[in-house]
Amino acid sequence: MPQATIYSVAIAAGVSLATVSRVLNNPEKVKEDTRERVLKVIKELGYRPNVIARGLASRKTTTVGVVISDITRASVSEMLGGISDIALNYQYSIKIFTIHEDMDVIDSVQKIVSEQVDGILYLNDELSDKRVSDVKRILDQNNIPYVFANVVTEDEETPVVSIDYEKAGYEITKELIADNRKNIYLLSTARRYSVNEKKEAGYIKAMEEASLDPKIFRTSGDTSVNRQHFSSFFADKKVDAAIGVRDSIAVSFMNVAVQNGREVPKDIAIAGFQNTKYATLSRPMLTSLDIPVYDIGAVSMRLLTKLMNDQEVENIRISLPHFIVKRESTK
Amino acid sequence: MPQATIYSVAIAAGVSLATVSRVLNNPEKVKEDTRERVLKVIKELGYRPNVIARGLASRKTTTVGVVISDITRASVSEMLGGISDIALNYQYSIKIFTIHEDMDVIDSVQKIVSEQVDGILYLNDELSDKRVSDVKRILDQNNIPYVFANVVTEDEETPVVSIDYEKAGYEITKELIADNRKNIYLLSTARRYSVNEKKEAGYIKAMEEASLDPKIFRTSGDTSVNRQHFSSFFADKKVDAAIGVRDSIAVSFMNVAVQNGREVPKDIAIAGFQNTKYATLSRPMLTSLDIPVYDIGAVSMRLLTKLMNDQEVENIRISLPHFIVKRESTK
DNA sequence: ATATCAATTGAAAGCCTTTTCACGATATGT
DNA sequence: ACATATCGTGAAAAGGCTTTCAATTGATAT
Repeated sequence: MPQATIYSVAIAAGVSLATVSRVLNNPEKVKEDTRERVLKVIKELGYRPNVIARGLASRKTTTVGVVISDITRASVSEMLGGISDIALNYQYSIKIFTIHEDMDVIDSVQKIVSEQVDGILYLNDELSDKRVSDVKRILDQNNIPYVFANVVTEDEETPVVSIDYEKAGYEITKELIADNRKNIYLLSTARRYSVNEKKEAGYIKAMEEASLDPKIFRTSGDTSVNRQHFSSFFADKKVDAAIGVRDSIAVSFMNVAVQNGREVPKDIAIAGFQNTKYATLSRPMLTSLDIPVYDIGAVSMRLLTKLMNDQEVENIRISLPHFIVKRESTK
Repeated sequence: MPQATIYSVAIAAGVSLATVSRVLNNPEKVKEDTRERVLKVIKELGYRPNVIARGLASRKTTTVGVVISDITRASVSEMLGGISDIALNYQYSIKIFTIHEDMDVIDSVQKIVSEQVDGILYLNDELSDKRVSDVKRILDQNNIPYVFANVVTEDEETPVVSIDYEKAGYEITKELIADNRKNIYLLSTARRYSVNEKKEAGYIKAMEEASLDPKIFRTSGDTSVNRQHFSSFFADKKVDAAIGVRDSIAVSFMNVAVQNGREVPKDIAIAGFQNTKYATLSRPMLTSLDIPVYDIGAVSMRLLTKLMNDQEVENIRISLPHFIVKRESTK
């Protein structure tokens, strides 16, 4: 049998299809006994409104588009977890759009617009301000609400949920300085991510305040390449502490350090960012700056629902709290 | 200005909207010069067909639903990466549906059906045969193509892409037996996942063939709990090798072993499953059975596109190859 | 020149809802 | 009892596209 439509329900219940629609969308507008009769038929026929037809008629799809660059990154999928849970609460569906680096952003975003999503969540920590404003412009033109999640941008008009990465970088560096470390390296990425640049700024600030020399070492994200790079440290660099902009970088560095006869944390203190599972699976376990990635996802989704429903929003730029989780890799 | 519609294009180009539609969907059916004229107008107006309206009219949404239980699991997001890349190729959009354990599967799947997706990808390694057949029944009733990815099921009629987990368990165990290990433990999960049960079966088979005593130790997925559990090993259990059903379990075990004065791999050989990043970030690096998770996603998406387009499919049950990556944690 | 056929186009129906508008019925106030 | 407001309901339009069917055009064959 074909799927029941609103017609078949209307006929079976002896009412017009307008009434069936009202039972579903504005139940208070229909008399109680008709409502119950209709609901009974709906249940019997197993009727479920066709969301596509509903979307066309109401110009609302109760679907949000989530734009990502690489879903396999732990932080991205964690954020998606938060988004997905909140979306479930608010009855929104989620459509995933992957925009790879080599793709034209404007074209991609326009494609997403044509998919008629009610709102867009843009997750990305490697977005230049130019790209942000391109995306912003297109979405504003099409009058589609959006929130950037885990993005660094100065623009006061852009709804964004993130943490204060500069402060985070500052604090974790201070932590090592307080432990009387002098040669503290920041292990960052070769590719410039806006969030990492903030971490670097915070690191530099803390170092300069302590009259120490900031030293940023750039490496790739790839573990095996890291190992190569890091080996050079123990031949010719003085180092008594290191901060990885990601946990994986910190752990990778830790392994090379130990294999070069250094003791952690006695000879070298090591800290990471994100407080992922890597931090608890290292030996010794890694001190890490906890970034509430799940919450960033959840909060940005919640903010987006407000924007989509034209609710009053007190603050479109939300900064979530972070904190340092101390473990054995620092004393 | 409002979004251009097919009407505005038709008027501006001086043709009927049927022709505009044909230019987009059956370009060979319209004369070359009209086609070019229409295309020019489309570009000028920045027209993009409204996919919702198209979906309603054609009863095709070019959207697939991907059902998952927990997106934050590394294997799930990796699979999604493969799915997403192939979907991009074939111009399909992806809608994510999270079904938590406590949710009613039948109801959830029916909800997905009402979203009018063209096909469904069900990712799950913890699906009982009963659940699989429930899902199957509903989707068959609604005539929606589907593929199960990374699911263990005997049913010959179910399209499924996975690897031979039993063989995998068998092979990695043989590897340790060949290294003359005698007290080989399998570290599995307390909760019964169908894929883990297969690994266990393979492990038991290999052990019994070698006249060794199979010993399965069940622990939770949680790292800190693991550590507690594992400590008991080094007090009262003889053990010279261990296989974790996940890399994270294996690494966690390795850390406890080393902290209890054991040397890896001399005293204890350790191997994992999945060959995740955990395997290369451990010290020593972990031998692991590589499961091509990305490929499972990609292949199942490709299979699904064939099913959605009624193409001939030679084999609806695909088993992908796996292999062992030997590293320093085993000799 | 006429019949036949293929190529190209347009008119209109249909996809399944929501939503506006109007109508009759019922309730409220005087 | 009468005017007025409220409630409940149905008819019909609208949303933007695809697709069928028929009409027109031009070309080919006789």
